[in-house]
Amino acid sequence: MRDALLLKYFMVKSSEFQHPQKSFNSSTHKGYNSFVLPYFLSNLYQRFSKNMTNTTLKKISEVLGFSISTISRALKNHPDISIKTKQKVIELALALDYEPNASAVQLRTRHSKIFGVMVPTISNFFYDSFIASVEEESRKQGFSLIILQSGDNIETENENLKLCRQNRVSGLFACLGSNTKDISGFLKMKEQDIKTIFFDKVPEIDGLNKVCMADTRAGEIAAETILRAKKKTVLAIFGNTNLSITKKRETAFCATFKSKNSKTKLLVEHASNSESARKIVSSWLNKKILIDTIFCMSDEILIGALKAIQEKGFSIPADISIIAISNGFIPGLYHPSITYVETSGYQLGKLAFTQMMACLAGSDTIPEQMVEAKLVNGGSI
Amino acid sequence: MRDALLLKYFMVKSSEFQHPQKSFNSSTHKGYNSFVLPYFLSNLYQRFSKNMTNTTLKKISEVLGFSISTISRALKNHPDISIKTKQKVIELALALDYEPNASAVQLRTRHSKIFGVMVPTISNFFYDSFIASVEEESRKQGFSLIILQSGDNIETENENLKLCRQNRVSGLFACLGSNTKDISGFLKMKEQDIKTIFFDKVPEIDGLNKVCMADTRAGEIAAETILRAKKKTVLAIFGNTNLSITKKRETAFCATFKSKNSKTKLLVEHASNSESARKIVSSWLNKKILIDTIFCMSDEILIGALKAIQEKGFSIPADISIIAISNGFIPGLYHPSITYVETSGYQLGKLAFTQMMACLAGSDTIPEQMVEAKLVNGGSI
DNA sequence: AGATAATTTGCAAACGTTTGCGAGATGCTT
DNA sequence: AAGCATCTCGCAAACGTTTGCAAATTATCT
Repeated sequence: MRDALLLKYFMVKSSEFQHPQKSFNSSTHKGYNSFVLPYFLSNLYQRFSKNMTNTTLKKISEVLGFSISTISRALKNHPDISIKTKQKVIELALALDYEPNASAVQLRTRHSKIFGVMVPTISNFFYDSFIASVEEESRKQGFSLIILQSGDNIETENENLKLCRQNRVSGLFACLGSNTKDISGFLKMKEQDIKTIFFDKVPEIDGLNKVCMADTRAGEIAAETILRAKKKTVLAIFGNTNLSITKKRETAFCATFKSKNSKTKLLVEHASNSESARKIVSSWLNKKILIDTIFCMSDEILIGALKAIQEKGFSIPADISIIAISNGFIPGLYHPSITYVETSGYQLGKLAFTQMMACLAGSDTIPEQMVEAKLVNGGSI
Repeated sequence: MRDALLLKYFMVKSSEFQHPQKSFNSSTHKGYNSFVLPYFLSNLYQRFSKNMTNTTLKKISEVLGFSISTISRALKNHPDISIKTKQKVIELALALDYEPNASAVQLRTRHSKIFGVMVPTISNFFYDSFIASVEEESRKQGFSLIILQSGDNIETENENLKLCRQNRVSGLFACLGSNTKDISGFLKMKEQDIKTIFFDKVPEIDGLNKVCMADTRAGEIAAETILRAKKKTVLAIFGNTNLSITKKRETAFCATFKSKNSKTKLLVEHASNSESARKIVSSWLNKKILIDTIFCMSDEILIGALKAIQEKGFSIPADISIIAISNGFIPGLYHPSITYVETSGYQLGKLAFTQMMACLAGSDTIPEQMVEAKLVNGGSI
């Protein structure tokens, strides 16, 4: 092992001795250096016989004969350090695969370059695209992501918050569990100066940073689309009534119906999951009332509704029309693909990230931000 | 802010002064202590006026008059420390919301209690259930997870590995990108003593820790199921041919067909994504050859195939049968639900996790482990 | 040449823990 | 009363960085 490293180093060395005058190129950090071999050798040996798995600033400093602080500054391209020195340092650091110890940096600088992300569950078309999006941006900016699932469980939620605090995350993206009422745990984050961006399911109190979907607008668009198509009897299915997301969508949807003063008949139902949505739709389709359109406020409900329709053998949109609010993935699985109002987790992620960066840069509290809703036409209505 | 903390502390204190003889209960860490107020007050004030956001061992030690090492040991329930002292320490730590600084612990102990997880993308029914599963177990064992997406991009993959090294993760769960040939980056992890468990798409060389789906068996089961149903003409669609997962499934599937020496006709195709699968199926359905069964080796392919079938207006299984290898989510979206051979990401996650724990406990390299495949009957064949 | 300025580098403290070792205090044995 | 074991606790070093400040060196200016 030690020999392997020495060998590796010498290979780098010897290749350079073949081009001793190669000039220093600051962009690639490769070049020529000229310290005395015997000294270097003895030191290198000494260091590596002690512990050869990790290269540290200290190790580099002992090999090169500079102090640790010089090495540190050289690697950060600090103006105090001369080009010649930087050249030597960077070269050796590269040869020895130096990689700064994140814990030490965190400890010293007090910021971790890590974000926490808490969602009820990761196995969800919406959250996973949100996370994917945030991860993408974070990586670009040199941040890592710690993912946490609350499982809609309040205790787990608090444990997760604790984990974030212990890891001194730089910021937290948080989606509340559906039954989380007490957000004191989240407020504690603020005390510790951990910036928190709430998304999707957000607390109702003011003074927090939140990003949301344009749920009200989404409800309106769906209703408008149905009315424009001059449908007669609409079955609208919404989710858990104590979620603000449900309230917003339902209120907007129903209000639009009333305001347009149409003769369209509206039937409203609530389903807690796919299966209950399936049953509801199934039972309505067996009644005498002729339903010509179904509106589903979420993917989960859409899945159930479609099953019921398929069971019944109805074809879309000939026998019945359907429209949903969705992320887009599920609607694309069927033929004809389902018309939906798009609420993109991916875009919400982008928005949340820019808001986080703004927070870290100093702006304290920013007014609630929204991702626009827009209609995506499939062939289902 | 400072006042708030003092107030909080005094509330805790005063509530205890009402029950001065409450006995020490080591399991709840609550109890009575009796140090002199004025001393405590002056110290507390002094400390908090300096920096009141974070409670540290030092702070507790100064308030209580014990050394830092005593505080540290007391909080870990070290036998050297007397019950009385532990009582005082734990009580104050609780009152001040002490939370150990993870960076400092990591730096000192050289293990981070963080696992890395690298997948091509997180937005995927299979990977997200894998991650969800690993996250669940990790949290139970006090580990956090850093999620990384390679996006099937080799550079990103290496960057991510670097991040893991810099964060000194305790272990890494890794799924190779589809075009990753050079795994030297992963071997470097081993040098740094970072245990790596490969899953799903694993390197072909030996001596590494891998967990896989029983892909060969899955292919066999699918083939056997089709033969048992006495189908005449089967269109089998596989994925990217240079993935070992494809090779295994295809080889097993085809071998089973041959070995049974049946008269069933087998047509083999390859599709790189959903859309190409849709086109392939679509064009076959338009030919004169009467295909009565379609086999799809993955969810992606299944989605495409089903679209083609729906477009054509065929009904399942009356006009055509279909069977897939899948995680189970997609097959459940249709009616009748699709019969599939289950390869559960969730179970794979559990397996990977136990293997990781075994690795950390010392066992060096464990023979490749598999998650069993089993048939889940829908109504599609 | 001497003084001053500019450049280059090193010293040492700090971040918050953990832990081997040793010291003082207490209790027990003969 | 002396010896010894046991119980508590503190000292100090270490983990790998970053950074204010001072020191040493070199260049520049009268």
